[in-house]
Amino acid sequence: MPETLEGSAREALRKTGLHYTQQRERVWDVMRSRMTHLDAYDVYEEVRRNGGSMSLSTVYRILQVFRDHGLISENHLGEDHHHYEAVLGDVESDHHHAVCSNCGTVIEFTLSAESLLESEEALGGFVVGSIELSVSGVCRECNEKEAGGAG
Amino acid sequence: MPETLEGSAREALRKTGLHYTQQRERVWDVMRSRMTHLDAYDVYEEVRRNGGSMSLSTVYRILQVFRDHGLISENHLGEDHHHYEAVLGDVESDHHHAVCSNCGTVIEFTLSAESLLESEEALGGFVVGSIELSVSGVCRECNEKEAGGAG
DNA sequence: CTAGGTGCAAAGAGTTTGCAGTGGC
DNA sequence: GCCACTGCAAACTCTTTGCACCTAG
Repeated sequence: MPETLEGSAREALRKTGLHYTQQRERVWDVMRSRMTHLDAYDVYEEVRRNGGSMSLSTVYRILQVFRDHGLISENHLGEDHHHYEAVLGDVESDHHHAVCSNCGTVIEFTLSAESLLESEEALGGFVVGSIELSVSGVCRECNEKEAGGAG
Repeated sequence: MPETLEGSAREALRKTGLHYTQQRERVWDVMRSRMTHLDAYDVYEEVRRNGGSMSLSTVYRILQVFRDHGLISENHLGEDHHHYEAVLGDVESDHHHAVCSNCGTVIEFTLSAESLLESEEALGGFVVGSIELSVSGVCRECNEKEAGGAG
């Protein structure tokens, strides 16, 4: 089991060799409590909402550091800016996203890496590090609305 | 067969209801002749290299219009800015990318949508429009360099 | 005490927009 | 002739950076 999850921000930061600071703990807490895709500004607002004060540039710096140390992952869910989410363990490659082109909802789903890795043959010697399968389409709710109130 | 490909820019634009202009033809030609991921600036440079004069903002506008009309597709290959590529037909969902985290090379590969579409079960009613499988890792050349000249 | 971390504001990259002139249809 | 399109430059958004001060270890 990933004890990183059980430990506090202090421990997680220690393991990465980073200093523990209030700001980093706050960002850590937000990422871990929300467990969804957040952009830098989301984190910034949430931290301040929780009573912490902190500059946006610090959020960016912390997000970068966390990403570089594998504490969070960065993705570009069809948006023009970066999104981040907490990394749970090493199950990353099984975790993908489907974005509804109508309402923007992001659905997370898992798909065994095995079926995806068949593709390695086609990649001609490419050593796969991580895989992200991005699906866009229309979510069930939007489909039902369309079907019901056509117009 | 997709006659769109055989037809000139004039025809393609006509079909979309857009005016035919020299600038649009030039962008169209660049996208069709390069057939790779280009960002707005790449297109801008290429158009000018070909003797055409054209402003960057026009490139952006044309790229948007083309995308909205399905003539090109937009993707975010791990970069911070947009990339575009010509859309050939409706085989889009079989076309994916692997980006080398070392040298940045983008390898294109095809993978039957069928194996990917197994995931639909996991998506709970989500109707899949398009799929993009983004793989990051290390390409063969970089691997060979690593193996050969270790250091 | 030392080195890393933070805040502020300005810079930077990529992209969009307002307005007046041009040109396709 | 009308309206879409274009060019230019300024505006905008997201992100990074320089510098002085603060703080964890």
